[in-house]
Amino acid sequence: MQPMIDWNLFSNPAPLINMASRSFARLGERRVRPFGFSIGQLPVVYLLRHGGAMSQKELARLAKTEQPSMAQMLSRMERDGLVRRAPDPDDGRSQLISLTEAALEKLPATRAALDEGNQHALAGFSEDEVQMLVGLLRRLNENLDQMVAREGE
Amino acid sequence: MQPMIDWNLFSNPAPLINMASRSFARLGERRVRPFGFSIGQLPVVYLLRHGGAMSQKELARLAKTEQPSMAQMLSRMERDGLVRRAPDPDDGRSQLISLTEAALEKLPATRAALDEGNQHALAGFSEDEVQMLVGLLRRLNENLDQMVAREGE
DNA sequence: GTTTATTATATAGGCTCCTATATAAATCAA
DNA sequence: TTGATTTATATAGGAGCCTATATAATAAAC
Repeated sequence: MQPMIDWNLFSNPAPLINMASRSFARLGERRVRPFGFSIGQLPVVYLLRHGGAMSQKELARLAKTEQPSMAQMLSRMERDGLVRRAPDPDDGRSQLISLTEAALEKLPATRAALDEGNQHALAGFSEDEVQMLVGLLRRLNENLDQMVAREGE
Repeated sequence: MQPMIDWNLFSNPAPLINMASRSFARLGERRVRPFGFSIGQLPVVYLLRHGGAMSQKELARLAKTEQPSMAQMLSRMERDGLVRRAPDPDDGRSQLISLTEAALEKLPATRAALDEGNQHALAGFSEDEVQMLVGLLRRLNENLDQMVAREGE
């Protein structure tokens, strides 16, 4: 029987990260909506930003989401005119996804708006502190990715 | 016109935090499900862990979610026998929410399972690094909370 | 005391994400 | 070449979050 050490949401990385994630999403959503994007679409936008094309499978892998999540996301983006699907000439199961011209045009302004908001979130942080935070988060994600992969066995 | 500095998902706190949050949720879900909880319910469980009662409004405020999100969460928890609603004698609009005995009983084992998982996520981190991460995340959340509050004007 | 404003919940609708499973095309084996 | 397996995408169903809005009870104003 362990001693009853009382538990504090604000001393553990997991709940702090969850809160930060939701706040970033709410704020990012407002920044990005005027340009016709939504915040969850940005990983896809990021991956296709140079005008290239990828399969859904590859997008899901690189954005680290499950395939059905990516499929739904792409459906919404296609519906909203942000993304185009073309049949893959080499594989009848697969389609190649790319951004539309409309999406590519709005991209720089969208990114600028989002970056501005993200800068505000780091108000009071020195450059070293930002680098420290990024480094720690990267290591944390490496651990988490391994754990997720391991549990998929 | 800005120079086209290319953009890297892994050098910015926002996407790193989003990824970590999703990984924590996936892993936590598996840890906690055998006990009949789901990961999003933990802030409620945490707030009511001593057997006390709170209104929905107060739970939402303390868990930093919107009221409708909390309402839905409590409906699911009531459906699953984790939570009980009693009418507030002083206010006919309000109900007092508390954990059921079943939920209170499963709480220590649930917390132990979750803590174990969260420890693994910090493999390779020194105590100082954990404290550094927590401190930086706390400051980040303070900034974000202010920004969210300010935009609600 | 009746009308008006505020407050606590509830409901509607949508996005992002998940797990589990179905379908269809491609590949591998016999 | 046919049959079994793998692979790419789609669909179903649900959790958790959000915004916007409706309902009902309380409080405030007149």
